Amino acid sequence: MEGSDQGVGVPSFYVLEVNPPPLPTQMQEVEFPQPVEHVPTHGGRANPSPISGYSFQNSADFSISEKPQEVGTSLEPKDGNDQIISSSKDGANSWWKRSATTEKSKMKVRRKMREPRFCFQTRSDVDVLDDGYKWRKYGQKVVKNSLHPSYYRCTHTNCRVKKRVERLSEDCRMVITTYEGRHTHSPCDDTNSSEHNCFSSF
DNA sequence: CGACTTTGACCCGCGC
DNA sequence: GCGCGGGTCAAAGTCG
Repeated sequence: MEGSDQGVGVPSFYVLEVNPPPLPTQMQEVEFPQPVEHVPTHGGRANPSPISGYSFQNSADFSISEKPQEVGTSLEPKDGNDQIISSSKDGANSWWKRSATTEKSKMKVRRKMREPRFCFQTRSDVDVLDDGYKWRKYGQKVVKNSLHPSYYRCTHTNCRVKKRVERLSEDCRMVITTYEGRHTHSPCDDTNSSEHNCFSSF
């Protein structure tokens, strides 16, 4: 059903930044648009926001701009091919399937899988933006460009979407959320059941 | 009791 | 070829 390759027409990289990037005198406290309090756009989403569960009011506070890459730390699609992945002949989801087998050899195929990414730069006090999906944290590490990015993974059974949340060292309120992959379910049924597939997220 | 977070270790890719 | 940095895993601990 939902084109398994829906991400084709979607830029693999977005940068959503608060309106006045350089923050004038009175920095417009653009708190992250609390997503209609959990209510993940039930079927009627006008704005094709990369984050399926979100409905960005309008571009008044946010601006999604397509950028070549580089926003956080190492989001660069090394080879330039960003999409591919899902159609890799063998290790489509290596990093994920790894959990099925504990053999180290399997680890080899872990990386290299690059899925469509969407990066959002927002200003928020909370790290985990409530986008309607349920995330499980699976790692956190101190890196150079950001304080300590957290790595999240969608808890949905067959969903392999990952999310990285990092705060800028210059502005601890600035949060960069990077989504990688496309949800195979709608935010409504993130818990489990997959009856309503309102729309295929990315 | 189950789900989630934390944290250290491990592995891989890339640059030098 | 080596070292560094980044990303992921998995065990242990915590919380609801």
